[in-house]
Amino acid sequence: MDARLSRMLHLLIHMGRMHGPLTSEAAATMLGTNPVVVRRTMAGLRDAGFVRSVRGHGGGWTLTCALEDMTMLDVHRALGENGIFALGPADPKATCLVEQAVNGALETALQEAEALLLRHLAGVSLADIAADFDLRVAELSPEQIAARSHRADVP
Amino acid sequence: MDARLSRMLHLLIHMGRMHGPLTSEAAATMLGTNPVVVRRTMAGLRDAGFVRSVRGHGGGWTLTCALEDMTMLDVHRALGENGIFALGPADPKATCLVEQAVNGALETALQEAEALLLRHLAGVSLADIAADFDLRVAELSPEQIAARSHRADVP
DNA sequence: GCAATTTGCAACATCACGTGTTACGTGATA
DNA sequence: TATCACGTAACACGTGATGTTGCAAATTGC
Repeated sequence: MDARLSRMLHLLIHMGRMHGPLTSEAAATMLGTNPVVVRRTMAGLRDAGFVRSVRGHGGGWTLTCALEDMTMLDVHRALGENGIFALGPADPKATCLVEQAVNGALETALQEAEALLLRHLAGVSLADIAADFDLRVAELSPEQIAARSHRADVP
Repeated sequence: MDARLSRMLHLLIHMGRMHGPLTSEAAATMLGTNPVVVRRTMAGLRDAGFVRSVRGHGGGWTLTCALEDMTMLDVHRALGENGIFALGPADPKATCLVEQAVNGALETALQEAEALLLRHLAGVSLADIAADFDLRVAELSPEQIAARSHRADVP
């Protein structure tokens, strides 16, 4: 299961709430993964212009635009043309007419679902998700806040 | 890429046009795969009651219902509870509230798309696909028919 | 009864892909 | 100059679909 979109969303929203650059090391700790994986995945976002990377002392990753100006679709696209489905035709170039008919039916269904998904992703900005985060924080009871205060893996 | 749904649809429609049982060997030749793979995949359809298997001389696989009475969704379900997406949350049980918000946004989008896809699959019977196959045959020119007549991989 | 055919199934190999890890190079700062 | 931090290549690992071999069990034809 490809978790890159999920991870990058997670990271970008944290970055939107931070001051100063975030190192790959710190990001990897947040995500429970490896700095190299962070760099590898963030590379797409950098090439797409959503983040900037600075090397050397005091370097790291910084957002180059506001969370309002980034949609889930933007992030998905920046990660490369990855297939969305775990499902697909056995042979997209089939010569058997039965198989062609099957491919047609399957591809129609998948394209319809993909279009809906992408449309949905385009309608949700990272600021929307951040706002949902704020809601979740506001709903915490004082006990829950106290229980979280001594832990490093939560903001 | 999971091609099981595609393959089984292909096979079932061929079976709907045949008389007598189809051996795993012949099916594997049609699909360009292995008899064991055919048995493995058909097992789900057998357990779901859509096909029957008979061992020994003259045995093989037979449909137990008409193509009209089988939808793409039926076949998908019979193949087991396979995930549809290549995408997903990094940690469905996240404790980080940011990640929870991300998971919420992502899962909403995926569930919506999945629901649409399943609804679509439920609306297409194998007979519908077979009818599309008939259309494709009708559209063949005499030259194309002649070119196909000496090949084994097409009906 | 015996041989041939065909499914059932276990066990293992292979392939693709996301992920984890190590190593080394390059640029920036103190 | 030493240290920090990204960039990238190279390789290992885990997982899931697929490919392959081998053998048991059931059924048919002789």
